[in-house]
Amino acid sequence: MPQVPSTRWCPTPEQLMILEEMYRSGVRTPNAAQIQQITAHLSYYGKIEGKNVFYWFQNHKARDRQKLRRRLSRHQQMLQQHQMMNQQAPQLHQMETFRSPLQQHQIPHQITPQFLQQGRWHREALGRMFCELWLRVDDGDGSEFGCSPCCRPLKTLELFPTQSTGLKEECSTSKSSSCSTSTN
Amino acid sequence: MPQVPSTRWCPTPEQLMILEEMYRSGVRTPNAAQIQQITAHLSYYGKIEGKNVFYWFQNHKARDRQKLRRRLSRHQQMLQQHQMMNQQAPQLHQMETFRSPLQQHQIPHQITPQFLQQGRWHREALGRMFCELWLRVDDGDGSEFGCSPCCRPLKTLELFPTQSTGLKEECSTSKSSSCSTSTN
DNA sequence: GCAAATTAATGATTTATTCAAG
DNA sequence: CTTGAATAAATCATTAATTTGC
Repeated sequence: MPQVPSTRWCPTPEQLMILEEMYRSGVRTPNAAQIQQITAHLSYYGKIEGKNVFYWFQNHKARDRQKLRRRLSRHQQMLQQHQMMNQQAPQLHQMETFRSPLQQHQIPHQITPQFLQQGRWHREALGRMFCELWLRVDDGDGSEFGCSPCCRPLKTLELFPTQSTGLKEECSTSKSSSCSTSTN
Repeated sequence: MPQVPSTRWCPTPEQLMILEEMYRSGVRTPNAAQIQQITAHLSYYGKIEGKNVFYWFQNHKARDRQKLRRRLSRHQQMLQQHQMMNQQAPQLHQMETFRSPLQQHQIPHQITPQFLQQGRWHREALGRMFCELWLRVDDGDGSEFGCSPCCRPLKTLELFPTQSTGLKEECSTSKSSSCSTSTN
């Protein structure tokens, strides 16, 4: 067989263009019926089947995110560097010599930004650790009643006037806590 | 105005990650002392004050609930859609004689490769059109809707009862498709 | 110019994670 | 707590671009 019939789908320019336009129009994860529609229409331009469309959107979306993440992390690194230069006061963070029953795996004596980027296990272990070390979650320090009045912005706070601009963000449109990546 | 000193807190990636881990570890409404602790530790990574932490947990908790609610309702919608979908038989290529309110400009009854090569306007209009005509995208937030498991070439996966007129080896695991010729 | 060699893109698979239902 | 469905992440594998030496 001299004809090695190309083991994988190769989109024609028209198919590609249409797929990209659909993507740019917001299509991300078409469902079964939608994939069938797309496939049917695109088959006018060349051989294609549903799984190709499915994979195409999967891959395109993933690689889009990937690109975005890379761009973001570069940006954040830059910010970080900038920030480290401006402030060098590692006073707090006496994680240094801490030992706890949690320490089944290596826990860094100093939590560096790099460390935080590592694996999921690290993150989760750290999450629990933060709670235990910083908050002493299980043994209360006596002053806990589930409320934290003294950390609210003290200035304009009355008991009920409610919604001093800052509190209103509950259901509004602003994305307060996100200057960085969204956690999927 | 070169220096708008950013009137509101912008969490660094590390701060965000730690907060999220604490949240995932169960912290929801830290009390005053706990907020102080968190704030002190997080200040290593950048400017932050107690109220930021307070607000962050407030907002995060609220938005979490919100997200969950939305997902639930979406899921219910999906179930309905799913049922409806099993009743319709997909019609292939009804673009030929299609008429829609979109047809304000000349839209070819058959989309030829030549047409796709035209201008940017055409392409973008077509992108939107593809979505509306082919998929009936109502697209609220541009995020994903639905799912498309049956287009995956999964091993034992069977299509659900749609006896689709146009697709034959749709879900087979066959290696497929040679590159069909395109008009280059 | 032209292929062999190398690299970048991208289609296709596999593995992990998430989330809600039972 | 377990499990099924969906999907995201990671990876494999092949094709296209491109570089390179002649």
